[in-house]
Amino acid sequence: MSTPIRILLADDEHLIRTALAQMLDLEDDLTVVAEAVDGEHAVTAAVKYEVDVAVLDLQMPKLDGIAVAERLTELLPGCGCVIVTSHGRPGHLKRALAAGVRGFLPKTTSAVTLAAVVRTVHEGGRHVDPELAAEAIAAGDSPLTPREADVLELAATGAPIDDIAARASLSPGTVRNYLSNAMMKLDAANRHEAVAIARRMGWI
Amino acid sequence: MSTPIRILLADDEHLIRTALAQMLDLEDDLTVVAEAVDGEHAVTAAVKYEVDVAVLDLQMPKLDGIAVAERLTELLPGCGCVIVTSHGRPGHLKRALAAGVRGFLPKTTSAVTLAAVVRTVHEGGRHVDPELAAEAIAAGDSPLTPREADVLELAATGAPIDDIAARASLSPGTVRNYLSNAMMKLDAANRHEAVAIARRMGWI
DNA sequence: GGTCACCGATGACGTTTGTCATCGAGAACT
DNA sequence: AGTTCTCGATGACAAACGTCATCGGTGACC
Repeated sequence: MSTPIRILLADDEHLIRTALAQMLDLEDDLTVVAEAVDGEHAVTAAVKYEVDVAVLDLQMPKLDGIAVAERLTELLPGCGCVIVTSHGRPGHLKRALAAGVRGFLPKTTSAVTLAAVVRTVHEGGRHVDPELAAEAIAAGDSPLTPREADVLELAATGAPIDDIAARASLSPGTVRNYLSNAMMKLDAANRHEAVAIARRMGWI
Repeated sequence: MSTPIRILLADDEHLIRTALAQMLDLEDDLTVVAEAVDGEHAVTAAVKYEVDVAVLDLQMPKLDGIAVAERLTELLPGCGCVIVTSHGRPGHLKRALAAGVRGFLPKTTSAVTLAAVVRTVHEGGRHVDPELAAEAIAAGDSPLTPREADVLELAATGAPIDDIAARASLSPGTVRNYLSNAMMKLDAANRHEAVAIARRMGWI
């Protein structure tokens, strides 16, 4: 164990971040050399300190964990990315893997697992939580076209059609068509149910 | 510092719980004597180990942190309750204080604060995150009647009126009236926006 | 070059909503 | 005893919403 694995830890929740940092530091082959409170800081800090593994919370301000991973695979190819998340939706896992993430864990996993996955990822391996993987396979791919997903996301606030149309720079009729399509594909009775379903699947 | 403060730590996220436990244990006047993965276990464990302070995550399976606090103030009056949460909504703080909680912190606060608050609460004091307190004061009380809140909660899934009426055992017309009232009080354009607002305020 | 999917739009139609006035019963407070 | 609030309901009306057929334009793919 010549030099310990250099880790970046990114999580917007101060309490959680410092607790995890202390915990990882207890392992003598791991050392947390940088912490970040949001996605932007995570990217700059990872590059600056040339970390071996980035442990990223999925939901963060400015850039989410997946967006950070995308940038890091470009800017710092030697760095492995591990995503940790409270709410593991199937769609997130797919996007994460597409972004070059090699570790994906829910926060419900045990502490020893995290350390183990950090080591695995550092050695070039992959580890995805088995339960999440099963869900992702069962859920399949998003049936929504990019535009449908956009409009559905705008509909998530509960705003009326005209507002959505204005914000999307579309005609109200077009918005209704897209939403109608999405509802059919998601088997929902109205757009709000469609939003709920798409949310649960991680498609928006 | 004769005997250390005995702490129960309840959080359904394994990773977070163990990390926090380790962190709190590092303080030599604090000791985590019990951990729980959900509200029910939290109550039984707190009673069994006669803990001095219960550190409770707000969102947990079976019983949320506030419900646990309510039971503990009855079953174990000497025990102080501290709620820790990711999403601090104004309404939650009010309900928590009403339930006898004496510490309320978002997970974004620093680690030293948590330890300090545990000590404060153990000595009978109170501590509420200043920002959350300000929000709660600004937000005011819920303008919704109990029934309006019920119906609004049922509307949260996005189900159509008839479904809501069936599940609430009400006439569809009555449901529409309640929702209309709620929308007026919350200044929302439709019930889904009303749901979003009530959610943000912690009123449902 | 034809097929197909996606984007964007329009118009018509029927249904679901939201709004409002109004009613009656019970409970609470003055 | 009167006022006020919540609960529950009805009916009528207008606006918003969901559905469908249809159109033109673009880019991908065989």
